Amino acid sequence: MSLATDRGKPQAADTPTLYKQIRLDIERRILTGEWPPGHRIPFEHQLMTRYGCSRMTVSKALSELAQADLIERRRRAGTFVRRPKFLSAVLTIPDIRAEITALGRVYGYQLIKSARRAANAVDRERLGVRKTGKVVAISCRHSADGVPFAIEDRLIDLDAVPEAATADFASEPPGTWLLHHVPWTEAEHAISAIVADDPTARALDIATGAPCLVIDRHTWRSERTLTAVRLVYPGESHKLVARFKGSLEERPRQSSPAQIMQ
Amino acid sequence: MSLATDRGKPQAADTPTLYKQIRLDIERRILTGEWPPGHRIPFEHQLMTRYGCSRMTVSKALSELAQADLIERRRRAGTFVRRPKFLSAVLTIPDIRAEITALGRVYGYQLIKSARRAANAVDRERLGVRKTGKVVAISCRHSADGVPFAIEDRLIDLDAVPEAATADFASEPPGTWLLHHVPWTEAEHAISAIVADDPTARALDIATGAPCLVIDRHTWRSERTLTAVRLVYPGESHKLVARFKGSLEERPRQSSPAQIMQ
DNA sequence: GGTATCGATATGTCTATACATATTCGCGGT
DNA sequence: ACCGCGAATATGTATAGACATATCGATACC
Repeated sequence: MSLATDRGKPQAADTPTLYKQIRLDIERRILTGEWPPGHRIPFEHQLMTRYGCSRMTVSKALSELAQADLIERRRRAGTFVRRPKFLSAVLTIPDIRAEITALGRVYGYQLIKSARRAANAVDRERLGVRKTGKVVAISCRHSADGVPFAIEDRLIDLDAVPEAATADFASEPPGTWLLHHVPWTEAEHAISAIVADDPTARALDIATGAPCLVIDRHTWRSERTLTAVRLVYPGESHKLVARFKGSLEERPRQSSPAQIMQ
Repeated sequence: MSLATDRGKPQAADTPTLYKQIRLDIERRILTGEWPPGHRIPFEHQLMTRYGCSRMTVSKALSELAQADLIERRRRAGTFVRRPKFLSAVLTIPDIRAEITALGRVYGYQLIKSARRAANAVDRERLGVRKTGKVVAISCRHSADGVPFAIEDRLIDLDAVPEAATADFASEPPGTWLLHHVPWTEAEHAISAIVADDPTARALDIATGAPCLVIDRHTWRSERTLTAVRLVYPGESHKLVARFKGSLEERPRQSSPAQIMQ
């Protein structure tokens, strides 16, 4: 029971803490398939004995695994390895300006059109709101080293985000401004493919009929629509990359490369 | 300090546990912007007093928020609201057979080609391996109610997944078989757009030049490549939907609607 | 001015204990 | 055979106390 020997003493630099050892040990057994989905993990009592520690410590390890959705805990019944329902991936969609800058390229931004108006039927449909209210409608283009990177078409609900009325979207892209000024609780991304029509092709400097990747993003705060945006990327030269690591890695100090790669 | 009054007594059905109240309270302040990114959350000591509980209880609430990446805790310095670095979303890509079945439609599957061979240069490039080894190459098509849904082109590394040599991919799609038989630790999805060339258009029963959504997925187990797959969907009729809820919702008993919607 | 050191401090981990609560299981009655 | 009920049990929450550890800041030294 080597794990139990050094309790209370200072740890060597390479041995993680006890609950982390337990968590990693269980995680390893799950990921290698030694404990397949549906398998019942030993009771906390047995794990206490196995690792020579208190129940709280075992419980902490299991709680984190449960929060990460690797296991499921049921009172009286026990703890079970979760059945993977689907492949999932964390899709990180960075602010476009930050993304291009991180790639070491010169970010360019052009405001094409910005208008404040009462929401018409199309606007209300896009925002998913019933009541008429004021909105800001923005069209703009992002570029990297002078090459068109994406075009953006955005609506902001001014009733939900009144500060947007005074923001200067000529100098700062609306996505960047929103990310830094408006907290949100929920977002939905719909990713699809289209072929470029004439205006889109001109704006992106690609051929009419070329494929484009489209992200439609809708953002809410507490059930309230904040903004709806459509981003159109040249489709063959840009990829949206989502990487999923087995849920419990230590967070690196500095992380996250640009996610949309050329 | 009403939160402190009923400690130890049985709770009413509607009041959650103490640490959850604390967690939700802090989460609310963060999401409403009352505590903006970078703001220092009161010390555990102060929170103990505010909520009238022990330090362990406060710590448990904060630990969960830290695991959900809403806050960052630093020894000696304190606990801070995290700066949102980018919009992120959990992209769930279900098994195609399960997905179509969940939509209440009839799943159809056709194996187009299945071959076992020594990995050639193209295969090694796709799998990202240096050594030559045996692979299985599979082409197949998924359909819903008889309408083509996606075409799949897959390589499986037989050295990493020897069981794949005896699997029957004529009756079961390789994605389904792998999901149920092979545990994985890491996956990467690259999403892009293409226009359909002639063979693709014929296979999907769409026009040549129509947009298609492409998912290239690479799956590893402990640094070891397992499989690489390219899925091509008709791009205008299918969307990949990713929804991100602010991290702290209770998990529903039954969840997750189909993610690729028509 | 620059640098090494050290104490203060906030979080991190762990223990032992207690009681709450959900759920299963088996028993006993109908 | 069925149902209701209570006992058993595994997890869930909470406590007080202890010590570990990283790091911020100030002090002392060069």
